[in-house]
Amino acid sequence: MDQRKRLVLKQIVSRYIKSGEPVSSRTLLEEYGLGVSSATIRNDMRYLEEQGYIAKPYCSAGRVPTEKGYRFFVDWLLDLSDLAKEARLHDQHALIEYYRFPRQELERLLRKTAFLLANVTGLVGFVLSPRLEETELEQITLTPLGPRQLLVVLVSNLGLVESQVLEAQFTPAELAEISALLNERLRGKPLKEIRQFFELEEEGWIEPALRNSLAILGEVLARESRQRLYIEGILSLLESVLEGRDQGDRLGVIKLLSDERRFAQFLSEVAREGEVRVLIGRENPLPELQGWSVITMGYGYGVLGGLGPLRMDYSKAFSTTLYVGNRLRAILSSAERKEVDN
Amino acid sequence: MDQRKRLVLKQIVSRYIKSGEPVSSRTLLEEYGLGVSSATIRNDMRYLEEQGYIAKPYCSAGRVPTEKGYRFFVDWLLDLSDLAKEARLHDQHALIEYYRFPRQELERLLRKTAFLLANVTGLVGFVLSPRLEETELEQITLTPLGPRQLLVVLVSNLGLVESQVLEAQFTPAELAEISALLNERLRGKPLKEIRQFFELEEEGWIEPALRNSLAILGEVLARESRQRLYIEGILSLLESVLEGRDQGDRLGVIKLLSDERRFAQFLSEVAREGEVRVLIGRENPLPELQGWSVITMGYGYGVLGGLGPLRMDYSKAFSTTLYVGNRLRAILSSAERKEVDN
DNA sequence: TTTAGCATTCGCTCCAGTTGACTGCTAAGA
DNA sequence: TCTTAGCAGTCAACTGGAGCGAATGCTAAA
Repeated sequence: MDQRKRLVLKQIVSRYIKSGEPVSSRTLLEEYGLGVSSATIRNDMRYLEEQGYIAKPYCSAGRVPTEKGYRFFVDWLLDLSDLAKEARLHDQHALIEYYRFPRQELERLLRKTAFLLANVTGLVGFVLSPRLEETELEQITLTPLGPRQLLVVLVSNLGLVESQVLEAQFTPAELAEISALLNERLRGKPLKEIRQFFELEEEGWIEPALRNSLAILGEVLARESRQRLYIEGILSLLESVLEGRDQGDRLGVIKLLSDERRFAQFLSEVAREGEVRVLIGRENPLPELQGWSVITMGYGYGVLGGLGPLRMDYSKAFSTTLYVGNRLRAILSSAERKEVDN
Repeated sequence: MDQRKRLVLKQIVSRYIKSGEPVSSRTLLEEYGLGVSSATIRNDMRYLEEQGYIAKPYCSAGRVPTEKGYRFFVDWLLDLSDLAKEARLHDQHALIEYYRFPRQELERLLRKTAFLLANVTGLVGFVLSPRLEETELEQITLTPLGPRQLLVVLVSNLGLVESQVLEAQFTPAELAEISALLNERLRGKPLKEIRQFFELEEEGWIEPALRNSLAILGEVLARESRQRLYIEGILSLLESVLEGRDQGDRLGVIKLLSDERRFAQFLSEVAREGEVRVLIGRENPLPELQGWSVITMGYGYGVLGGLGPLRMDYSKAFSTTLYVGNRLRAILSSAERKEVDN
């Protein structure tokens, strides 16, 4: 494909993303002025159509990018100058300024991150939290509540705080002892490892006195191993859904987003660590996502990104996801380092 | 209005709720057979229309209930036999069986309640949590996290567990002392009162040693005094939204539901304690709720209910809200009693 | 390889005609 | 006075055809 044809494709995609209407050869001529006539552009368009990058909604209409066209656009034609906006984003948008890290309030941080993604990109923004079991234990507190119940509070080094109520019978003295033991022994260990210890009861290091308390911890871990999902900006998605013509299952996406587990599962499978990945339309493994695009990035502990219609601003979405992802990783890893310093 | 006219109105409303289509005199004749001719029904309809209970979408169409019609229906024509279903609901639907009370997991309980409401009524179900400050303190735990931070965990008698991280400098020994003091002094007191104590620093009962720790508690209370809102079943609302013709601001409701504070505020203002209240269309103070109906009930600690289109099954919604509301109140007050027993 | 010009295609809009479902009204009957 | 049968009137929804206009495809010449 020669240079001009790539340019024509790029202009068609850009224009269509802006206006949402099929792009004609004349529009291209008038708005971008390639220095050739509309007939020439038409010839190029015919080529692009033969190759499957663009299509006509009907015979005498302008052209619209196909999924293959978007894919080519994302792979080869993304404006690198937009990526430079990353930096400007940071400086200009006060939005990001509020985005500092109040330690230990991970929930709030992640929610804000999702909110930020949604607001900057205009898409649905999502953040999948770190798995509790993949962080390290910083503190465990056991408090009696009445005679038969026990409040367990787990704090991990990233600032996840989890509380659980368990049925258990201990005297306060026993509890204090167990609590001290647990903290002494397990502090700084990855929760995953602790869980394994718990499962491999046979190993010599477990003293009988610890066994019960480990059982408690194991129970908490088992209950709380799932990841949380923060989603913001569904409203913008709804607007896209309402715009669209009746293509059958319009609510599928919304249903998917309501099903936390399924969507979280999808994200974990799809995302790549430290790298922005764009899935366009049918490239998505889930049938509900036909007709939608998903952008993901693994930020080291979990996954974040955006979801929106095929006709989205890929440049902005890509660069924002990359920027926010890197930023979140930095914040979390500095929190971690801080911890190690102590 | 004579008996037959009321019956005609009731049948029109019932029929329209079922089918969603304007109800004609012939339909009424064929389906409910009042023992009079369609001409007579038409005469009654004309009366009902003059009085503003029903209306025609256009000249030669069947009749549709107006908001005034729905109001009359809810006030006078609600089928009391449907209220008897309350009991059956409890027995038959396994749904409700899972609805037991795992103490201390208030969050989960309330979320399930919202889910239950949504599933049984087919509307959006919501539950506004009790205010933290209106419950009693059961337990407060202070744990140091590193040299400068402090994890505060508050447990209230209803099972609300709140954790907060504060910046503060204490030695572990000081913390233990403060914690013990706080628990001894404040346990069983309403959080609201505690807060007032904190504000009225002058009062003699505060020993200087306690002042700092009270300041901490005060800070937590100030941050966490807002109520949580659990909403389930937005999907069903979306379906209603998609069905509807373009009446301008179709997304208003969704926007409102996304704005937790505003909606919570609305609920607090509107709900009545221990009583089911139905607000139909323009009876709602909020402009976004034109065209929607809201059912609320104060369950003693907070508010719960449902939201849906004007054309909803008021009988089912009413009885379900009443039943679930009473049930939740019973569960929570028994939790409270249990506490006192200890 | 590019361009100008022209025929062609086809969605969109408007309009007129038809159909069918209701209502409103009136006059007769109970 | 209330009820009923019958009939005329009304209007949304559907149908098909005409005209319009925005684009394209093609061809022949530059």
